[in-house]
Amino acid sequence: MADSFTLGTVEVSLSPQERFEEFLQSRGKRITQQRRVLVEHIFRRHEHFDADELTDELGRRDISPRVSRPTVYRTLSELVDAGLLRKFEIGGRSVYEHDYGYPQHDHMHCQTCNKLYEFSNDELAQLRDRVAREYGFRVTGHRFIITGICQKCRAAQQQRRKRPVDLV
Amino acid sequence: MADSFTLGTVEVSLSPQERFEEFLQSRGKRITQQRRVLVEHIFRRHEHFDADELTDELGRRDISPRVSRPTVYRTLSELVDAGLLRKFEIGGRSVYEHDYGYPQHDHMHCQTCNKLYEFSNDELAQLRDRVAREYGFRVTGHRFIITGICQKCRAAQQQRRKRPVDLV
DNA sequence: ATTTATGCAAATCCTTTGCAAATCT
DNA sequence: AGATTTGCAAAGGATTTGCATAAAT
Repeated sequence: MADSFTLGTVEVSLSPQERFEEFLQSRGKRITQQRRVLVEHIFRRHEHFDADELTDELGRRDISPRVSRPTVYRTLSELVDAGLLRKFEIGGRSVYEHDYGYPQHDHMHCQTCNKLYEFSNDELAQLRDRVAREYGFRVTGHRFIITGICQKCRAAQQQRRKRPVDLV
Repeated sequence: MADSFTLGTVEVSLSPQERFEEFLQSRGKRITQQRRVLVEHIFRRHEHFDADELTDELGRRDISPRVSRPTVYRTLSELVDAGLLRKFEIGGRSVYEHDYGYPQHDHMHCQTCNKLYEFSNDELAQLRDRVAREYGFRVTGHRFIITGICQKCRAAQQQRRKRPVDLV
């Protein structure tokens, strides 16, 4: 995330793949087929996802290497450590999103369709730091999720309300 | 305690116990010994807790009635529905706190000692509503958790850093 | 040649559920 | 009496772990 704000450093020019390899080497860990495939797959598109989706997509396919569930979990955890992914819990399960090279943002969670929407607001971090300072708390991050019903679902509810009978 | 924030309504005069009984009756549910014990126990002190703690404290004691784990879970869920408790997930497990008659607030989570600290800030809700309006999102609530290291743990770290050798 | 990583199966942890017995109204 | 609740044991779902084999340095 912050790398896009620290222009001029080495990090900004590295792809997620390269950044992860750097991280692995710095820890004496190995660059394996499955770690490569996972990073490639995860950073192919910017979306929220969970361990189960990855296992479905990479765990039972013809192309090798296949990636097993334990490896998915182990690698996700490394990617979080490496600062490439951010993890958070929604409804008892872990959801991940890109962190590396992606600007700071927060979320709105629609309790009807279960979608996560992103937004960013500069004031929030300021407010956060102000509060923390007041308590002598050293901030490493925050999680702000607005829960409610998104525009789309609200519109759908309106529709339903207007009809005399629900035909479904 | 916090009842003083909704002056003038009927609710303010009801204790959590009474409020829960009202809720149960409105749904044709029964006022049982274990539900009574749970509410009494939970609202005895204002703290964060989880299902496991309750089971430990009420599940294996001499005083009857004892409360089983399933009943703890079932009742917690009713208390959330009744608006007496608020539930949220931290580190994969559900944590509960008083909601009824307690003023809106947010949290700081210390990743060292794992404690939750409360704070409240008026600007936050305003910021939230402003953002939501912008997206046509209907707000039902939010979750704001600042993560980091609390003053106490920071002090402890300082101590350790100063010593020539860690004797533990 | 070593050492780390993987995949399998099984274990864990938290939470939920089916069902007979106990408890409310 | 009649319906809801309870507790038990067992099931569930997500995540983690032990260990033998495979892969990377």
